[in-house]
Amino acid sequence: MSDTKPDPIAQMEKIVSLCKRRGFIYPSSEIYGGCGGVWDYGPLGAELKRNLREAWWRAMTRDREDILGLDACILMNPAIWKASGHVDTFADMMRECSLTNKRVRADHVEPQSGTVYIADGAFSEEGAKRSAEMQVASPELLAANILQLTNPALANKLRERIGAASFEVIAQKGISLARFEMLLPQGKPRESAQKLAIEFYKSRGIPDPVIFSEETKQVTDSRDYHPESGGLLGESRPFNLMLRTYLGPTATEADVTYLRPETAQAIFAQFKNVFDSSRVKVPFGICQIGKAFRNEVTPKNFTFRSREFEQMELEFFIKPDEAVEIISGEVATWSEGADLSEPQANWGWDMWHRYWVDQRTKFYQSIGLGDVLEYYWQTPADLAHYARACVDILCEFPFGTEELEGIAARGAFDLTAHQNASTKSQEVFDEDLKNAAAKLTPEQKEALIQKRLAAEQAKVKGEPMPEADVRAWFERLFKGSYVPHVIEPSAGLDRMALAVIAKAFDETVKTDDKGKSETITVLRFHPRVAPIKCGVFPLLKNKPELVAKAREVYALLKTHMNCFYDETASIGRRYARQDEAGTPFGVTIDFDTLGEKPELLNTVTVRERDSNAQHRIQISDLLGWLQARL
RNA sequence: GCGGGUAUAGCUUAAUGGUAAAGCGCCAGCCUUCCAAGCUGGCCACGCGGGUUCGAUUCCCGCUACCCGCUCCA
Repeated sequence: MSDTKPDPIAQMEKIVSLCKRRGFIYPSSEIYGGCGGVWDYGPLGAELKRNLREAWWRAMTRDREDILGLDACILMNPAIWKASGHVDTFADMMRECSLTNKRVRADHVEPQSGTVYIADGAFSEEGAKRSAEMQVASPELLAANILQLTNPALANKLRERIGAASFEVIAQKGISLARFEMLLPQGKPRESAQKLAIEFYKSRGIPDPVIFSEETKQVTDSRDYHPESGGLLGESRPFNLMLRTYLGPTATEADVTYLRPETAQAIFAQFKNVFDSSRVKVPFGICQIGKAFRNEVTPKNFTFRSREFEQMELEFFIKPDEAVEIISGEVATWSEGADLSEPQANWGWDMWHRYWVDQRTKFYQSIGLGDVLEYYWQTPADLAHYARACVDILCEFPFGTEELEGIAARGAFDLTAHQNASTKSQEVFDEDLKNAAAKLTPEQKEALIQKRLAAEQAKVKGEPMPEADVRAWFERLFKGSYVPHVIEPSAGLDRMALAVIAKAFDETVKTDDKGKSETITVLRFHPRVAPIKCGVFPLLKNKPELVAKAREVYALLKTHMNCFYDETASIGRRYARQDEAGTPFGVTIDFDTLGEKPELLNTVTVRERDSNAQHRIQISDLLGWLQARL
C-alpha cells in the first residue's frame, strides 16, 4: 500500500476512470449527454453491490431471529409523506435570500420596517485599469466596462441588444452588475451594509470592488427581506426535494404522489401488518433494502450524493423505558465498557442504541471497512426535536470523511405520527407488561408518572407533553399497550459500494529489470465483497489439454461462486487484469496438473491477489479451500 | 441555485481554422512452462445545438454532463 497521501482530486479521478474502464460504474444515459446525479452500475459494480446488499440482508435477517424483511413499493399513498413531515417541510413556496442563499418559507416572513440599503453594482479598480490597457486584446470588455462607468443608459441598450446573459459575461471580468439590497438591522449604521456589499462583490470575483451607486430607502411592513440576514428575498418558488409523479391516467394535481425519499416510512406504514402476521414480540426489527429518490440541488462526489440511490434501513422496535422499568424493575443504561454482546431484557433505548452502533461497526469490519470508520455523535443542538440520539458512522473518502450510515434513536415519533394521521392504532399489547403493571401499587405508578413529568419539563427541544397526555399514556401503558419506540440504523448502499472501492483502490509503481516502470492498480477488496471471487487460467492457450482441464475446473467452481475464465495473453497479464478487478484468487492449470510431476497430478496453483503467494492445491480440495476464505 | 474550471478512442494524453497522433487497453492470430514479454493484424474519438467562416475539433454563444468552492442535505 502507498504511504503518501495522494491528491484527493486526482485520486477521485483515478477511481472514476477505473470504475468506468473496468465496468463498475458508468454515467447514466451517457450517449445522450448524461443525466445529472444518476449513475449506472456495470457488470462488476452490479456484483459488488449485490454482495454488499446480501451481506447486509444476511446480517440483519438470517443471522438473527429478531428481524424480519420487507419489500415495499416505491410508490405509496402521498398521505404517508404528509404524516411523516416530508411534504410540509419541502412542498411550500420558498424564497431564497440573495445574500446568504438561505431559504425561508414565503408565508413565514413577518413584515419588517426600516432602512434599506441598495448598491447597484461594483467594478474593480484594478480591473478597469487593466482592461483599458488591454483594449486590443479585449475590446468588448473595455466597451462594456466603460459604458457601465460613463453611460449606463447606453450600457442598458447594449445589454438589450446582446441579451443580459451575454452582457454579463462580457462585463463580469471587471464588473458585477448584481444588485445588492438589504434591510439594515435595527440600530446598525449604513456602513455595516456597505461592508457587506463589498464582501458581496468580492464573492463575485471582484477583488477590490468600488461600488457604482448607492441609495437608501425606507420601507414599511415589507415581507421582502430575510428575517435574519436582511437580504432581499428572491421570487418565491416551489421547492421540494421529493420527486413528484402522477399516479393515475389523468395526471392532474389530485393524482400527485412522490417517489419515496427514504425507505423507512414504508416500514412504519406496514408496521402493524408485519406485527400481526409474524408472531413477533417487541423488541424486534423490520428491515428493508430499496431505491429512494431525492431531487438533490447539488449531486456531487461521484455516486456519493445521487438523485436515485439505494438504502438499507432497519427499524428496530423496542419497549419504552417505562415499560422496561415496570417489567424488569430497572432500566440498564449505557456506561463505558458495558457489555453489548447480547441484548438483555432490562435494556433501555440508550443500550439498544449503543448495541446497534456496535453491531453496525462489526458489519463494516466484516466487509473490510473497519479501519476507515469514524463516529460523530450529534449534540443535543444537532438533533431533530423528536430524536433522542443520533450517531453518524463516517468513512474516509478521498474527498473527505463523510457519512455512511446514521443510527438514530427516534422514540415513538414516526409510529405516533402515522397513528395520528391515519387514525389507525399503532399500539402493541404486551402481556408481560400488563401483568407486571398489575402488581404495582398506586404510589409506584404515581412515582413513574412524576418521573416522566419531570423529564418532560427538562426537555431541551420541543414542547413538553401536557400532564393530561402523560397520564393518558401511562393509563394505556399500565394496561399493557404502547406505541413501540424505535432505533433506526439507516445505511446507503451506493455510498457503501463507493467506500469499499475507494478503500480497496491501491496503486503501486513497479520497475522491471530493464528499468521500465509502470503503475499497477489493484483493488484490494475483502474477498467477501469482491465481484469476482476467482479467476481460472490455463497456463498456455495453445495446449488443448491445459485448456480442457481449465474449463473443467472453471465448470466445477462457477456454480458456487462468480468466476472468470481467461486464456488470452500471458499469465502475468491475466493476473494483472484480475488484480484490477479486485479478484482475490487466481487458479492456474499447468503441466503439473496434468501429471508432468506425477506427485502433483490434479493439483493447481492458487495465487493470492494481495500477497502474490502461491499454493498448490488438489482440485478436489479447491472449492472448500476457496469457500473457507470468502 | 451562485461562482470558477473541464469536455478529443474504453482509459490517459497530443496536435490542428483545411476531418486527427500516440501510449495503455481491447479483439484475432502466432508465440509463450506463473506475475502487464514479443511479433503481425484489427477495432474505436473531437459531448450536444447554434453562430462566424469557402471551411470549425480549433474562435464565439447556448445547452448538457462532470470536477472544485459556496449553499443545501428533512
